[in-house]
Amino acid sequence: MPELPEVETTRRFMVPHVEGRRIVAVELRHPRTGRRHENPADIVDRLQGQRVDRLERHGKFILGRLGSGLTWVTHLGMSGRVLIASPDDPEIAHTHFWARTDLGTEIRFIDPRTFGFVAVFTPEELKKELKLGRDALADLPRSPQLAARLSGRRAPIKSLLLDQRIVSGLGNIYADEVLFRARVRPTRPGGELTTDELKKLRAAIVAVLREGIEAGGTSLSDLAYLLPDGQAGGFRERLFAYGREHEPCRRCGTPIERIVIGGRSSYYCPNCQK
DNA sequence: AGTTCCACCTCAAAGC
DNA sequence: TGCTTTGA
DNA sequence: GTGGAAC
Repeated sequence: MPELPEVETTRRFMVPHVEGRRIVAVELRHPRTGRRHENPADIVDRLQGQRVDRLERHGKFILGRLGSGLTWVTHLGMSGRVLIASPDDPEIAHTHFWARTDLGTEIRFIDPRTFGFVAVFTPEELKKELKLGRDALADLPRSPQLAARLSGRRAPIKSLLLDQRIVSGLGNIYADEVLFRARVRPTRPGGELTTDELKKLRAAIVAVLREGIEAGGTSLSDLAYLLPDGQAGGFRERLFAYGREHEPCRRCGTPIERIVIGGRSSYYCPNCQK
């Protein structure tokens, strides 16, 4: 489940193959991947022959700024990956889109679950189609501004962290990680966080995203604690601290609880995480 | 408007 | 082993 | 991970 760190890692991986290159051939292989367009064929027409000036990221979106002023948008959804390949490399399953550059290499979009998409939008379409808040890494609001955005909200803080219109980039895993780091219960009404908690929360967002990127992103599931320790990746503090539902917390012994917010489940220690 | 719930897909691991 | 269920 | 329906 790619979140901001995975998306940023993917963007950096793509840069040398994309920035300053001209797109010489494009193919959309799966109509669902182009579903954000009324006419998915527009993607091919609008990308063909264009130069990609810069490859940027906003939240979980990868944005290729084109010479024409349009923007080539990639969203990885739940299972999207980007592969760089030669035209004669065998195609792996679920390759739903590719673009070849003047370097002769192909940028291939693989997405088994098809929750991701590719688009090429005008500035107007971009504004209308992508509901985006401030980027959680590059443009994270100071805690007073966060307080203002959260004030009066009764929804659990975790839901609000997942709302890309408030701050964009966090998903289920990183939201849990951030709340653990800040020692804030996921279920707390967003508007009731204290000034101190808000500060800790903000600091935790900065720290956890940095560490995630440093680790090269991670595709671990929220159930990674079920794996042998070595496989889970060091920066994910929470997964080592806690355990499975009903089992004693590894650090304090309190039975672990399972909570479901917005259809996403997670496990936490009601004692360690106030 | 804010909040909650569910559909959208395919695959792999776990359960029986 | 193979089918069903669960969760990402 | 997201968008839309329903309350």
